[in-house]
Amino acid sequence: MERKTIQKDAIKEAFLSKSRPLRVDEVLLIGRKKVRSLNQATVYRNLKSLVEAGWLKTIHHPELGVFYERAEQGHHHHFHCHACNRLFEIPGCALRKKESALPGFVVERHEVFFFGVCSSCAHT
Amino acid sequence: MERKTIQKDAIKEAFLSKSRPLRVDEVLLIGRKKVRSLNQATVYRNLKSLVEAGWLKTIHHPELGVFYERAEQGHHHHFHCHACNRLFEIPGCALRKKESALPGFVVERHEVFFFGVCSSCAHT
DNA sequence: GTCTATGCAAACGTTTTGCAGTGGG
DNA sequence: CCCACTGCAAAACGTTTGCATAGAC
Repeated sequence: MERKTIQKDAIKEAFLSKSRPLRVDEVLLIGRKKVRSLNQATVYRNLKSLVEAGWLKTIHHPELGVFYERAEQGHHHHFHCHACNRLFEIPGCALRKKESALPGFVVERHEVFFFGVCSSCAHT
Repeated sequence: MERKTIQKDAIKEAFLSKSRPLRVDEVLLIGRKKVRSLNQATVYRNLKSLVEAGWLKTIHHPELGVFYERAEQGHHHHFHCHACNRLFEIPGCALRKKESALPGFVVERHEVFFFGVCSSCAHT
């Protein structure tokens, strides 16, 4: 059913070449270097199917919108520096499980986003 | 400078009457019960100014978009039940400060979102 | 009377969709 | 040869903006 296309390859490669979360428009731009005709509708459709296939994860940035990153990297959180506007990955999980839910509630997933100033911006 | 209008009052009242986070379209709908002519552009403009005034806080729901809630209620997180699709407030903060940042990073703010099943949905 | 806030409609950016045609299996 | 996937253009969606005017002060 699933067909291998040069478009899908180009999109995957975009994530393998950059090791940071990418926006849709970045994927489109990077992908076009490989496949000139690459269309944004194709990017959207492939990102969706790659998420469903478990190859990508969606990051919902509260201010900058949707990013995608390789699922492989395991659970972690994100930090947005409002000085340099870059997105950082915070390894591990700083959540206390016990205090994460009301009694009887089942927590299946969570997303954490930090905002502030990164080390290089803070030192100047 | 700031003028008191029946539209702004109606919008504030919407939040005082419901004690849960509201979407823009909900605010519009509730507000129209008081001011029939209430326009969505007016809602957007007032929500923005109420956030700037510190009366409202913005909640970025990763899947359902933007919600607003009264700022008064203090720091807490949110839980979305995918069974009944309701939004719950989780009092307190389950984050371990020390593990929240990389060395040298200054965390000013964070947002946490939990997904799962609420107690009433889990028991049926 | 002044000038801010409103209502309306158009514009905007992002994402989705219908459809005809390409190309992977 | 078939049908999933693509490209294109239009549509859909949530939000913002320009402008004339109502209404707060």
